[in-house]
Amino acid sequence: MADEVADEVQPKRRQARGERRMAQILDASAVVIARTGYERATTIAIATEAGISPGSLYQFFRNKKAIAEALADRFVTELGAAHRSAFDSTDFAAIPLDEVLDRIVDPIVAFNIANPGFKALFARPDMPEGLTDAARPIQAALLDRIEAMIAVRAPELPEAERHRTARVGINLFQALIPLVVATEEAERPLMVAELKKALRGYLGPVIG
Amino acid sequence: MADEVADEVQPKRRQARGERRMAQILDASAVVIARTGYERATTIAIATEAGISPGSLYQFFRNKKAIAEALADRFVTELGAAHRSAFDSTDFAAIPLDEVLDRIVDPIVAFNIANPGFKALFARPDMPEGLTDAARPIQAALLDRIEAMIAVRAPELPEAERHRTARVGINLFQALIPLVVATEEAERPLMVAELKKALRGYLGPVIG
DNA sequence: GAGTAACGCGACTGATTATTCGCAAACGAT
DNA sequence: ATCGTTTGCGAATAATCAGTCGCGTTACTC
Repeated sequence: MADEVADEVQPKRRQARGERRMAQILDASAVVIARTGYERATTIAIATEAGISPGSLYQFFRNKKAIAEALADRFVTELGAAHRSAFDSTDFAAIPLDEVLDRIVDPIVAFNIANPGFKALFARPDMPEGLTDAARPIQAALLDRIEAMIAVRAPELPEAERHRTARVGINLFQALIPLVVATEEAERPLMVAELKKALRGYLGPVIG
Repeated sequence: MADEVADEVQPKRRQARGERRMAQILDASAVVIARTGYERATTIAIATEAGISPGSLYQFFRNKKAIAEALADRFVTELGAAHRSAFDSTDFAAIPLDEVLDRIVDPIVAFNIANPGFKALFARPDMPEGLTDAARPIQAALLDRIEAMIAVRAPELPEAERHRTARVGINLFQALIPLVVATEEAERPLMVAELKKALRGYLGPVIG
């Protein structure tokens, strides 16, 4: 149970081939982790999926946890971009609620559909200590953005209530995402519509 | 990956002492699984928590998976009771929506608070094949009950839409449950209120 | 084109953990 | 009290899997 401290550092010189291998390994681990979860994702399965030998994994990553962390970093970066595209350069005071929801929901739904490994990595509890931490900053940032959006549209709402509303709203959103992703493509727009209905129903009385 | 078929049967004669031990073991496994998840719940940890030796576990359960299955059965039984107490002997056509929500939400929330191991067992992906299956019948039953409730209050709603509304409503509920459970006791009523707000917001336009 | 470092392999090692085994103690019926 | 069964133990066993090692290959650098 005793966890090591100070694991980072040591950039190490790489060839272009190596960079490609690392990306390949991350792709493979996303697939395997999405399929089985972290605990059951064996290093051999990841290596096989990547088409390399198990020993080669350790040429690029210190251990299994480091692979998951690198994958998490990659997701966090991409999700951050999705968030920015959802929130930046939008004046949330000036548009109707339905459009607010469209602007926020659509890009994040798109991200989740495009990255099925994402949920597996962050939403599942069978991971090494500190891996969920990687997602914390971006979750916090999302919470801040939602709170700011609420504050703009309902300035008189007490802070505690605003905070709680944002938290519940995010949870609600995250809860329905799996349902949307699991729905076959043809039905998906209907599910997205339901998701927005749920958000509108909850947020409408406050920031409608 | 090859799974055994036909595992059940073989009731075996037991002393009263043995029955008590089995209950003890299930209690212990609920605690350990709630704490660590199924994969990380070692048989030694379960035995220690139960105050017995690892060998003794196998006097009562064929293997680790059988323990989880027995625990799942127990939860399913208790949850079924919670559902019945929520749905039976209530005329959903005759009462306002807020009361409908109270009647349904409160007992299920209470069950989840009283059984922290429940979520760990069913919501986590690190479980033996077929364990999630144990929960399927009861989920299906819940879906039916919710659909019936909606049908009573909104008879003109097309079936497909009724079905989708029920599914989304259940997901929404299940999503916010962890938030309620994780909230410290003093704040909990506020979170339950938020949960009901979310449900009212989503269901209100349909069955309000 | 020689030297050096990165890359690649797959068998091996060490630790962990589910399960078994042999034996002893406690029960329950007669 | 006595016999057969259930219960109880904890050391031994066997499987799995993360991570290592030694050695060969490939790619840059000069």
